[in-house]
Amino acid sequence: MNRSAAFPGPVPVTIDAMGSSSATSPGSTRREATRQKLYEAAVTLIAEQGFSATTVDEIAERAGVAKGTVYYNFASKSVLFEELLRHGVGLLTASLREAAERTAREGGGKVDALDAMVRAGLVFIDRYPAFTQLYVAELWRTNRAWQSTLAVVRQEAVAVVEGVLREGVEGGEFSAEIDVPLTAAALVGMVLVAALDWKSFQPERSLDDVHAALSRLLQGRVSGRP
Amino acid sequence: MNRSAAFPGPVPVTIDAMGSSSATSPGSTRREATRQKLYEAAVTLIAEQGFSATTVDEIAERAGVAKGTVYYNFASKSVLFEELLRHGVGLLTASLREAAERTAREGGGKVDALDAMVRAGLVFIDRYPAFTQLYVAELWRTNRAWQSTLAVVRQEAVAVVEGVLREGVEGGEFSAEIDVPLTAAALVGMVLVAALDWKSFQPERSLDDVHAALSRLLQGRVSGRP
DNA sequence: GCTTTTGCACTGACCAGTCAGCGCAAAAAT
DNA sequence: ATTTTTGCGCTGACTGGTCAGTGCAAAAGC
Repeated sequence: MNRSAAFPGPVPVTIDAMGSSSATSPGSTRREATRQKLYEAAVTLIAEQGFSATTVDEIAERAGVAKGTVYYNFASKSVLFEELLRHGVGLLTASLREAAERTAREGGGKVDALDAMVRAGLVFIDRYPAFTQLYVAELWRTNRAWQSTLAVVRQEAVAVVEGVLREGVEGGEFSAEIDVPLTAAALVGMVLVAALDWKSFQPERSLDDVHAALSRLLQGRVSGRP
Repeated sequence: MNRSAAFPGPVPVTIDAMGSSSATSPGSTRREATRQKLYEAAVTLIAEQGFSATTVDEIAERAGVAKGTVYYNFASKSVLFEELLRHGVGLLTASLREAAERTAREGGGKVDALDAMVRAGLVFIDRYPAFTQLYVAELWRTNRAWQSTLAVVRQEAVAVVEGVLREGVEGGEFSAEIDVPLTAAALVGMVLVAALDWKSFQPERSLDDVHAALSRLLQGRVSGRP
């Protein structure tokens, strides 16, 4: 339950509730609440220190539960982490997909959809900076147990962007020459890293500033065009 | 002068051309060679596993020296890591700066300079994937001893891009409305992440493919323009 | 009366950092 | 020319501490 940490560096990244899927709880509510507390505790600690540098005792303490409870709810430290990853990326992809569908419903084009997805990404990162940081730090690691979990989960997120790009090409809205997989990866990367940088090194800027900068870049209005 | 190969896998990545203390005392060649071996061993292991999950014994073993030698050459595990970071980012900024200067010398505009820097970034990542991976994984970490080292070092790299953008705006080549710091951060991020993704998930693509995709994105030729 | 949580002692593996000393080549002494 | 000394680079067994995971009896929800 404790939040905020006195960080030596210029980066005060704080935690937030990892948006519980809320309403629908399959198991007991109590158990689900405990797991939720453990997710929240783990996500900040691991984002700050890394997986191996974070101890189970720390996680339990920050979550305000006994160590035994961690092992009652999760088979191991790394299982807890893997479920955390799945949970978090699930929220992100849902958010991206929702943004794309919303613009479609409102009659916007694919450019608008892309723009909406950029904003959705930024909002997500604004809300869960610790999770995003942790995701980026672990994504390209080889040799780790959860590496395959991450690859799958990344593909889901990138696929949403690829879908919009592909439809845009088919509809003639985007140049037929764009390389869909590479462009999608670049876009996701651009948003991810720009947002982390924003949070870490330019926290005084507003979400709208960042969105505007990315939008401009995306629409080629950098090289002095109207 | 050897270069690296496949990314996902135990592949030795060489950081050559030290030139770190070259200006000062000659120093024993032997010692310098040992430090070099330790850098090389550490960079891959830490990229694969993370800092805390990598043991000093592993580093020593891969470098082919005794554990004591690590401590003879570096005050601690984290000092070894910090020096590794400084060295690596030094290479990157030098490479970016060189690219910008080269295009200027050849009479290219700022757009060309940006393009050349994107390519220089890709070439760097192609050559030192492990280092790049490690850099990204640690950059936004708070609470770590080397966090301030990294912030400084990041600023050096981003500043090179900012410089080109600023000159471009002043010269009227870029829209006066672009947000220089944010755009620079986004550009660096785009290149970094796109390249890591390329190496990890689409290794069959060529450097030219990736460069073309990023170039197109950068020049707004995504939304179906000539 | 189940499920869930607690508190706490315990274990065994693992690991950063230390230290006394080895090999060896170049200088110094004889 | 030979022995002796010096110091650098390196070694690897060892230490003190840490931490994931266990076991279990008692309490607290539901």
